[in-house]
Amino acid sequence: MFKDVPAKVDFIAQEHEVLEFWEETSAWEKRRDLNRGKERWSFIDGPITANNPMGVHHAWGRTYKDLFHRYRAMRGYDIRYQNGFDCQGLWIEVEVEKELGFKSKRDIESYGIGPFVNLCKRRVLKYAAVQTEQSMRLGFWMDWNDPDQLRWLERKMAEDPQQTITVDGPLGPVTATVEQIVGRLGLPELGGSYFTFSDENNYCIWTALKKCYEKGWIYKGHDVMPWCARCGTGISQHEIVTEGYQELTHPSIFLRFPLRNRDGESLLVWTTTPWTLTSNVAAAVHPELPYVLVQNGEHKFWLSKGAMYSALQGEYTILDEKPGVELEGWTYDGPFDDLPAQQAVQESLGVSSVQAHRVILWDEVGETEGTGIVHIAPGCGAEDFQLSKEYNLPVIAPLDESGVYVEGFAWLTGMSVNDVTQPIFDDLARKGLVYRIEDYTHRYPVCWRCGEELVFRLVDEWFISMGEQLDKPYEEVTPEEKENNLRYQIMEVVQDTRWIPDFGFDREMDWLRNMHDWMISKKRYWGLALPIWECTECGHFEVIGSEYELKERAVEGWEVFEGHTPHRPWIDAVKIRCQKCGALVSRVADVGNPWLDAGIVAFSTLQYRHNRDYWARWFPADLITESFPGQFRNWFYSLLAMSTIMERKAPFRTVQTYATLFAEDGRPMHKSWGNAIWFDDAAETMGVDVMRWMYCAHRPESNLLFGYHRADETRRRFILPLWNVYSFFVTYANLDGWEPGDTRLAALPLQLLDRWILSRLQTVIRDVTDRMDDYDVYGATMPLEAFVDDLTNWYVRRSRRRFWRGAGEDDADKEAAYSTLYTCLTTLCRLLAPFTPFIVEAMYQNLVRSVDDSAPESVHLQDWPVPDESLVDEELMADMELAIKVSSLGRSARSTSGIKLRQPLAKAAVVVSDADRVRLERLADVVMDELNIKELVFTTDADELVTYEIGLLPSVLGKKYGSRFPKLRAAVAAMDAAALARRFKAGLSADVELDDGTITLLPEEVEVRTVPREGYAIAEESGILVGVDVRITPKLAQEGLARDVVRRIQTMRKDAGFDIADRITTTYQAGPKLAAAFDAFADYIAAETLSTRLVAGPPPEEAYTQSFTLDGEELIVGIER
RNA sequence: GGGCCUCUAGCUCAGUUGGUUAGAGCGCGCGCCUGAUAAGCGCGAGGUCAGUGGUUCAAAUCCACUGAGGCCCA
Repeated sequence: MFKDVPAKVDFIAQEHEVLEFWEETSAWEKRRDLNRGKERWSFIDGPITANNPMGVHHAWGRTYKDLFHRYRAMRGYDIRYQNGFDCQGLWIEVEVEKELGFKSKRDIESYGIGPFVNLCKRRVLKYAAVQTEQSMRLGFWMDWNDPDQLRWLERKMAEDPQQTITVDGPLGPVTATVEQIVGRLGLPELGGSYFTFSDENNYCIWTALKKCYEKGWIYKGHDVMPWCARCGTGISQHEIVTEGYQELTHPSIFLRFPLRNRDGESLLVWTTTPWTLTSNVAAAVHPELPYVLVQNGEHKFWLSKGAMYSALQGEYTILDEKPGVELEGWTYDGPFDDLPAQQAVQESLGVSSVQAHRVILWDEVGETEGTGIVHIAPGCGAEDFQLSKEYNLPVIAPLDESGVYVEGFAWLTGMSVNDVTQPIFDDLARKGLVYRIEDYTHRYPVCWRCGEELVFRLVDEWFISMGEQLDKPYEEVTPEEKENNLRYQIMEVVQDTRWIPDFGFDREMDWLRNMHDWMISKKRYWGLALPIWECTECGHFEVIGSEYELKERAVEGWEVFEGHTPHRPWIDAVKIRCQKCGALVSRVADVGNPWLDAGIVAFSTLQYRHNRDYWARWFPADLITESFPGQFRNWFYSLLAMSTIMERKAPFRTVQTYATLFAEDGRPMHKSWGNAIWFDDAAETMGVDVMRWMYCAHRPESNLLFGYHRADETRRRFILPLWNVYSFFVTYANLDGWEPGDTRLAALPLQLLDRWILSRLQTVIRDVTDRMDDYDVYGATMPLEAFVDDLTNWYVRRSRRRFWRGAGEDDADKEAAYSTLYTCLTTLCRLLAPFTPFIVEAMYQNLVRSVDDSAPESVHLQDWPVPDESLVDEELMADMELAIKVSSLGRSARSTSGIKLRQPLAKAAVVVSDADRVRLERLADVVMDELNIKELVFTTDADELVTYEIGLLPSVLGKKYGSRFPKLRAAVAAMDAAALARRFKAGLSADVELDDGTITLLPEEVEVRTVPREGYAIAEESGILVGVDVRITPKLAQEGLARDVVRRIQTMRKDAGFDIADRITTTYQAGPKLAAAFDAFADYIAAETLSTRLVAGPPPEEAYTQSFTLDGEELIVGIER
């Protein structure tokens, strides 16, 4: 016996039961061990930032990850199952700062870098535990750490990171300090997820950076960069390009720069960043644009001709006009020439900014905004800085790392850049330089983490050189040119990778083509300690490639560092000797860009440094899968870059990507918009099988609108029908005491329907396997949905009577039906196991395990099904497809006639080709039963049912007759359609008279369309026409009544709460028509309603009684068990 | 600023090389079926195919411009 299956099941509760079952039976461990040593399938997980609970957008990607793992596991592959957590970087720091209420880097310094770094580690442990639990809830099978152990480590870190503890690892107990244990998480001796803060991950990056250093690719750049004053750090190109811009409104100022030696004339200049005016050095004009001198009130301004209308106010007259090139070299008085910084002589150039003020030429100057004259402050803008190099201009850098004016700016010194706009306007007004001030809205860069507006600041940062950008396509780059050029080496590596969807390849190549040198430093605290030791005496710097090398080179501070993870502040104690000048050298204070951390994992997690054989076995990954927005320049890029640096090999073979998740209203999920759905809520409300199917049954390259309505739809469309067919099976199997034997399907008297659904099943196995091998998840879900639809809405619908029969009634046929449905359900369990692992586990436990102790303990320990080609019958599937279509058309025809399906009708006529007729005749019984008709007749001549219309095929005739086509159409419309139809059907041509001659229409140039004739209901689609004879004879009417009665009694049985198998006595009181129907169809009514007796007369008191009106007569029915 | 993409029913999206009456799902209205079904099936209403102009016998489809939105890169 199977366990009874409730029609109404609590899927959520069931999922929790399944989770417990997996836990108790160590199902995942058994799955992994089953495949040990077999062919490998290698996956590298893109680390999730362990900084907050995971969201439903993470669940999308993690569903894919789990899906591919489970699928490959069932295919028998050996898999590593290692999840990754991204642990280091500003995003963690920002959250810890928020918790502590810190406002700036000074707060961190006074709190202490060591304690702060420990807090960052603890936050990672805390959220790694949360995300681990959430991922398990999703059904994501990985080599997870025990979340409680992560939390325990977090507490131990809080108590004392230096206390010694012992933990169990896969290879035995490990004893070390808490800090050391945490630093070794994910390594072979501890197992579990990898953490990018691990010692191994950090040292592995050292190795990579050392390789870069040896090739001469590491350098210190002196450049103007976007800078966040709050975070006190530069923001790299990766971080700013998209999410780093906001529409902001700032006060902009038009002001004049009085020209020297041109009496009373000024340059009219415009800027949206007034704070940069303090550092003005030059003014740029476009060499070819026309510039004009205008008299505007008391002033004479130079500005570009194209900007006059928008820039000037009031009346003006043009006094002079010159191309920009003639303005070059004019000198002017700057707005802040009173500041010491402006007056200071720049050592290398021997001039001060004040002395340097002049007009320069720049092709990038435009005249659509501002005045066509651009104020240049080389210390405050990237392009300005480039120009200063070109023109040998002094550079003034006004801000410190907190965005505060440095010495040399008089009254501004000590003020924050955020507070100076109005004071500067006031100062300029006093100096009489302001023309006008107006608000201006533009896209302005902001810090992607804290939202602070960025400033541009002259800084020293460390870079990996990407190599020259050659002015030719990648294909033409020679091996010699690639030799010392990282950019083209990465592009070369990309050639060995497959991108899904394929536009990813072009995007990545495009990013690489345009990629600037990679800024790898951050002036922060929590992150990779950049292994760069720079001599302050002679400027020589070295990159250290490992902890062993460092120990060898250390001349001071090793004892301070020893026993700690390679993080600030401990690592900063270690000094080495300068190889050039012998001075004592410290590490640069910077930490690394976190994409280094994620980029190295194809090496650090595969034991590259200590077990190269292991690495070689698992590298490269067969698959990585991540969301594509952003990752082309982030993880995909850094993974490719690091792998190129290390081995000049692709780190993955295939990358499968997907788009962005939005709320159901089409907008990004946003806490304050009220459209956000938290993962935990989603899981406990919609259920994770539903979520997973929703993710999978979606084209990955389109954005996914995620919400409860869509979840309901998914459940209704797929999960419930699946459950219902399972419930149906178990209900009747238990009634009949059916259990699966070892009877082979082939030995059973299979009906056409059985053979059909079994054939369909094989094609589904074939198609799903094919799609999954191609990493096409959406493509794999479609045949599964279609199959469940076929199974529930055709196979069971048409076969249900075979399951209802009592014992002894054609047992062989019943056996065939049960065996067929059982095979479908158990196979479906395996096919769906990677997609919806919970519901199929529940089904499998009942369908298989409850009757067979020797079966694998979990559905996920089964092998992936293999199609049985001997069961495939293409002809039968084509036949059935046609029968389904004809049935559908027949129902449609009946529906238009308004006669309910319960009313039997005499016949339906099907107009089909001879070939299709042969197909349909084999399945006539099925169609007749479905349509509730007594006879199915076939004809190739539809005259009885329809009249005709002649449709001209424009694709043929339009081409042939061109502009005469409309006339031809009109002429044909006026002719006798039936006569034409007869000619064309006989394969004859027809002449059409036009005013400019006769056209001969050939049969293949037209389509003969049908229109229903009076008295028939018809439906037609793609060349098949079904007509239903709607005439109801008294005999048919009586049978219809009998079926109505049965229907009523069945509903009563249900209402009365009788069991499906209960035998009943039925008593009835009816008028003459109904009584006659009861008489004529007594056997039928009794059999259908399981009535052992049918009694005419008033129902007894104790019977469950209802009354109806049928066909104008009253009917009272009583039933009792 | 440059490049690419999108705009089709109330919503989410299909729509082959230009070619017959522009489709699906959801939602809505009506009906049918049902002793597995919280389901299922059918019918119907609902469209200026973003706008304008052009090419053509024929444009959702090709071209140009305009508008709105998105993505990538300066």
